Amino acid sequence: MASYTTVALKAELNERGWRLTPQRETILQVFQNLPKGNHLSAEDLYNHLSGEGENISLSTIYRTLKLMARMGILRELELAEGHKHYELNQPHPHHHHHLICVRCNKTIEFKNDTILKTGTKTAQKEGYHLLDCQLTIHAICPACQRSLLPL
Amino acid sequence: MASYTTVALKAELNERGWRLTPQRETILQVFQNLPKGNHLSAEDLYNHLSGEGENISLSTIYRTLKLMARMGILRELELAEGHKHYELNQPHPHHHHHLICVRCNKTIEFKNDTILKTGTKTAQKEGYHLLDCQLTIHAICPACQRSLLPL
DNA sequence: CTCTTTAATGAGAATCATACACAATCAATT
DNA sequence: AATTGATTGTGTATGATTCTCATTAAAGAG
Repeated sequence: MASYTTVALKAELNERGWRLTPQRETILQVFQNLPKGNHLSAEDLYNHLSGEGENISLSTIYRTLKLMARMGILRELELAEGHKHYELNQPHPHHHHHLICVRCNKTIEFKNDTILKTGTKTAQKEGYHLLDCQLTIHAICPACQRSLLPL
Repeated sequence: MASYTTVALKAELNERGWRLTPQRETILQVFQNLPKGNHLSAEDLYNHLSGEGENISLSTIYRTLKLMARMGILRELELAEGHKHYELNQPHPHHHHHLICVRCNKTIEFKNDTILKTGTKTAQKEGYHLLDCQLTIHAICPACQRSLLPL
């Protein structure tokens, strides 16, 4: 299940002179145990951990999420709720994209192999080191098209 | 140049019981006259307008940007600077995507016809009304790969 | 063209997500 | 076991965006 181990995380951190802390280990585990298709905001993660008796400060949560996103371990999702969401950044067979209703925020995941290939090729051509690549579709869902509510 | 006219905007607004105001008209024009590849934040737009003697309040700017994004007139870009950027949402030949360096925020635009097709098809399959579709690639640019700076 | 209705604006206050400062802690290395 | 500096937690600060509400002015009706 856990494709990315604590050991690998430690190695990658130490290589840059950084450290594996219990907080970082715990946060990684939360994401690894998260059911498919779930994603957490900083606040979500904080509450989830508090509920389990794990008291990690909000500051550390924000710092860790950012760190792991920049390491390519997590993907940072912009899902129309006004705050970021995070999920494990998984390779090929699990890699997916999002179709978002801008009115009700209903979100559908979908897969498409071509997109990842395009992203990889584009990054490579420009000499960029790829971290994540996501197609975000903003749209209006069937229900919201019917409702005549404003906006 | 202006594929989307003031008249069309008025028609679309009135159809929903809304109004075309001088402020909305002005803001649309700014985006239509914006050089290719430029995009503005709310603050940018506010300053740009102030510089031209057009005094539109920040509140109205935020409201208008959101409105036009939800109408599909503008695209809302999340370009790693911590605030949103907007640009005209243009069809096929001008439609493009972004490759972003998560360290220095350097951004490259690129085109790819297949992605728009994929987005259109995906939205259609789910019965969603497509507004915008953008591939965002997070990566590390060549310069930042060389620099040993943190993060 | 005037009247009526109500959407839109402007100004400022309020909110929300996220970043920062700094003293105390502790992971990694010696 | 000692050393060093990265990391944490607490509280505070920031910055983007939204909200409130009185005032203004589009759009449609007559």
